[in-house]
Amino acid sequence: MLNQFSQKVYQIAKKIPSGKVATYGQLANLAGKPKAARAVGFFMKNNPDIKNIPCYKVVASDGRLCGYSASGGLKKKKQKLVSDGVVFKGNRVDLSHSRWDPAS
DNA sequence: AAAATGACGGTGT
DNA sequence: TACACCGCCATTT
Repeated sequence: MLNQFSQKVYQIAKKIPSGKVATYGQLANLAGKPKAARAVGFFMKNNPDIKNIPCYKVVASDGRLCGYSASGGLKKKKQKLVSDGVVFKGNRVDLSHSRWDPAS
């Protein structure tokens, strides 16, 4: 199942700092495959290490929350993000303020 | 081996 | 901003 690309994505996901979020495409890009956003979503859903991989910090490119396998669904996911200090704009994340910048 | 699926992204309307 | 389409990728059926 695992190994290769997925491991890289997971490792990067673990680095997402508190109060910030990353997009699926961003993770895919950092992992070396800018167009594998979809696959990244699959990996998050699969989430092999829910304890160390903050999959709830991963949102769609427009800041919209697309899914959450854990209990509570998107509602819970949003709440978790808010608790982490992520700025919300209605039902979406304010990426201009809460988007993770790997360079910083 | 081929087709289908999904927690996506970009573009066009 | 919203909706419809198409392209992409890894995994599953």
